[in-house]
Amino acid sequence: MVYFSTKSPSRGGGRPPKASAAFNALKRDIMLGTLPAGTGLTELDLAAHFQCSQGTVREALLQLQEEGLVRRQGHRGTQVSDCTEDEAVEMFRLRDHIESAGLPRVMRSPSPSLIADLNAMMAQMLQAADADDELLLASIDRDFHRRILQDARLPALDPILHRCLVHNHRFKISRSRGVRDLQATAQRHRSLIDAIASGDIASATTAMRRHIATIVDFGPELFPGSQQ
Amino acid sequence: MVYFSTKSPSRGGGRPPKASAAFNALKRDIMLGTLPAGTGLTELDLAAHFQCSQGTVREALLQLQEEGLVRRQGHRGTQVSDCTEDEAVEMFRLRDHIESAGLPRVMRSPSPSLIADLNAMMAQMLQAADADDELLLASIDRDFHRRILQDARLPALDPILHRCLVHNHRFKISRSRGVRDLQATAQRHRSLIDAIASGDIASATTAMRRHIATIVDFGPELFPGSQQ
DNA sequence: ATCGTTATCATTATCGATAATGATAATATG
DNA sequence: CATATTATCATTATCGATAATGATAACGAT
Repeated sequence: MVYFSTKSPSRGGGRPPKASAAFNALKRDIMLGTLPAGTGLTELDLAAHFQCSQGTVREALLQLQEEGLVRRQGHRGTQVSDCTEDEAVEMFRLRDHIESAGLPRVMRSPSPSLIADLNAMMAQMLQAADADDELLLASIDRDFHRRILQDARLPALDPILHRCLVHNHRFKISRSRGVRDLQATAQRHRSLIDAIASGDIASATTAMRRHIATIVDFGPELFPGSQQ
Repeated sequence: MVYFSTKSPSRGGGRPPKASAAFNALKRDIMLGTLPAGTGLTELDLAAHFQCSQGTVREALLQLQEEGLVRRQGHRGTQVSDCTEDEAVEMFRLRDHIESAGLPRVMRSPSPSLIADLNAMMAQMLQAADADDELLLASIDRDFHRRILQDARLPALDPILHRCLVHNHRFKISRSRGVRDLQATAQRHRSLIDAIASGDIASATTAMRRHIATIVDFGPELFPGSQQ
């Protein structure tokens, strides 16, 4: 019988995953811009700050590097990575490329729980929007898109998509402080789910592209090769 | 199996970087197919194999994960990742996308040493081909393409390109045992360098796309959106 | 016999201490 | 005064030991 689930978010048990704690805190500060690009992060300082050992900090930094949020160079320390507009444009194009490639495969053989899973995530997104938690909303949004790609059975692309999504979100947040409509962001997934549920590949692809193109306004030149 | 990949890390010195040694040996065995997809890798066993500690092994495994060669899932161990043809096709397209996007930027403001650097790497590739070292050749090839992208000033794309290149090479090696012409592979970079040196964006882009499309024969449908 | 509980095993995560490294400042030498 | 050498500092890399976790097998109760 379960009495309380006080601490742990999803998994049972009660151990404190300090590496994840440090990872999440750093990720948050980088995504929010509290830690500006170029900031130096030294492992021992972070270990002291987070009350954990150096190896644990390195684990977190390695993971941050894998998400593209920091860059680690040999013995010269770790710095918060840049997030330029030129790179953001390419990251959006790359992400569009991956999702556009995967979607037809998903439509061909979607898993039975796909639509239900997506609806559940959308509900969570609405909750996050209500709570005004932009970071949580973005996190669920990433899970949402990765869940779709999962049914494409191209697991090698997942880490790349994840990386692009993190960069997308970081850029969007960095350029939209104050003018954010979280509720609308969550709602924009409705038509995408509907298009996927319809079973029509063409309309799903169109919906996906529109979904991506309307995240940040880069002007009409974001997808020059678009055939729509 | 015997692991002896006691390679120096290219930096001078006299200390043995065991993490790199383990990383290189594992990478080699995965790329060559000696360790088939799905093989389980346990940290403690590897530590015994390589005469190093568990943390060092984890460092190597984390790096392998970042290159997409293994997948690590929570407390359920580490396995050698798959390398299917469908994924390979997408990886080639992704790589084409990145390099095609970067090349115009490179041509606009190439660093003074670009052509010289590329020529030097091509010389190394010829050497590797002479020595019949397909893995070394592939490694230099990756450096070659990353060096080009470096001048595009889009550092966030570099890790993604690297990951694609590793996957490309792994797939190529897995499907070409016995029928490999290393000398020709190295030589195919000549026209690419020449096109870049010419300063003409269009011909450079064309050369790059041709270069990529001829690595592995996927048939005419690799780049359906090609305008050449 | 079936189901739920507990014990065991394999594996990963964490820690603090120590060694190695690169960069920089200080010093000696011509 | 300029230059080469050495000492110092900040930082990352490595290690072995120990704790925590998830999966599985053995066990007992109904």
